[in-house]
Amino acid sequence: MAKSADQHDQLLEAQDRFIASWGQMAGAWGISRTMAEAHALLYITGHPMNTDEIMDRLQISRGNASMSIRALLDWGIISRTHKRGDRKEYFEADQDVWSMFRSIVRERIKREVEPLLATLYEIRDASPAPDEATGKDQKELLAHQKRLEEMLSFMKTMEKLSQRFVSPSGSGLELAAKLLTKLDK
Amino acid sequence: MAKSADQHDQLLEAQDRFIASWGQMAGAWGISRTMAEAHALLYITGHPMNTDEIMDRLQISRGNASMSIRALLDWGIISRTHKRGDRKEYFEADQDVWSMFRSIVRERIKREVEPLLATLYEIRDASPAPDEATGKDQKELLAHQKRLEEMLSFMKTMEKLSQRFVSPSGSGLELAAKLLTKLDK
DNA sequence: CATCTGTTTCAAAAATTTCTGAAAGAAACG
DNA sequence: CGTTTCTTTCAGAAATTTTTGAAACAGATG
Repeated sequence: MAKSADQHDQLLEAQDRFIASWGQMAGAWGISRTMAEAHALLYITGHPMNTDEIMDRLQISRGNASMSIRALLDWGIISRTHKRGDRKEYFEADQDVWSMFRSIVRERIKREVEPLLATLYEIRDASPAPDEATGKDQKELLAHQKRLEEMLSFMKTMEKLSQRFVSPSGSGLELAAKLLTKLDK
Repeated sequence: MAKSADQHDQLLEAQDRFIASWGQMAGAWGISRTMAEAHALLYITGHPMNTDEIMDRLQISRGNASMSIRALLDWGIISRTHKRGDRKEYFEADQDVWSMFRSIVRERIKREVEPLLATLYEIRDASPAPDEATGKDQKELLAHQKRLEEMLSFMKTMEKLSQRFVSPSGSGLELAAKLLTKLDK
């Protein structure tokens, strides 16, 4: 049985390493390290876990676990489950990496691109009109307007792109990605 | 002249608002607010500025300005210029939003995806071999391996995609994006 | 080479984010 | 209902990130 124990330890260690490196990516997604670690844990074990199990494995407080789980639910990358005869809530991660990625991008677009877009429209409308100025001033104002328009157009394109490819239904992105990388060879 | 002053104030205010909202996006790019603001300032004014001008306009310390500027240079989204007869260094932002975006994505792939990829390979190689186990254990280990492989394959695809589209030369992304959004209509 | 101008560095301070733990809240059970 | 089990909340603590400002550095200038 020694061999089997070794293997089990190896598995746990591999999981821990996965969790740690996933945690380091947290910054990249705009979430806290614990949130990323909780997600990594659920993803890599593949089993539904309850709050206590997550707390114990990640060595975090109940409050932190509760808030991290709730946030992951909000992001739509983990879901609730239940076990018969057990009143605890269990959580499991989306096992499809691409669908997970789509959820993350969708959420970030919603939280970051959309508000920025709204503000950019406001700023454009509040910017001085170039046709009421002359000479150098007018040139300056035109340039300002152009820069705003370019930024707006960029953000709109990004938003559209995401709606096209990152919608919950569409797995277009994965296919496109696979195709495109094959083209290179 | 009152009218002209009004316009100028309006312009400054529009710029400030742009800077502030850009600053809020800082988290999304994984940089500090000041860094984002300095970049926004250079982008929206369109003029090269020196450290003192940036300090004054953003109300930040010399040290902060120096470090933020250096970081933006490292990211490759602003560049140095000089003015004849002036020993100060001037900085200007890349005025092409798409090329700016490419720089950011390229840098983030380098900083985040590549190290993660390296770690994932290590973890895979250090994970227990399924063929040395039996029954339930084996099934578990196979599933673990599969999850790692899927994550690896996803990350590799992302890396390839970025190399294909986000290379300094290729403006493929912009064209593709424009085309794809048009298809929807 | 002494001085003046401009830039970088970095330890300490400030601001911000994240985490904890105890208390309150909900929901199922008997 | 009263009790038990599980979940959420949130004020304060801890950790982390960002900023400051003064000193060191670099390199022109006369």
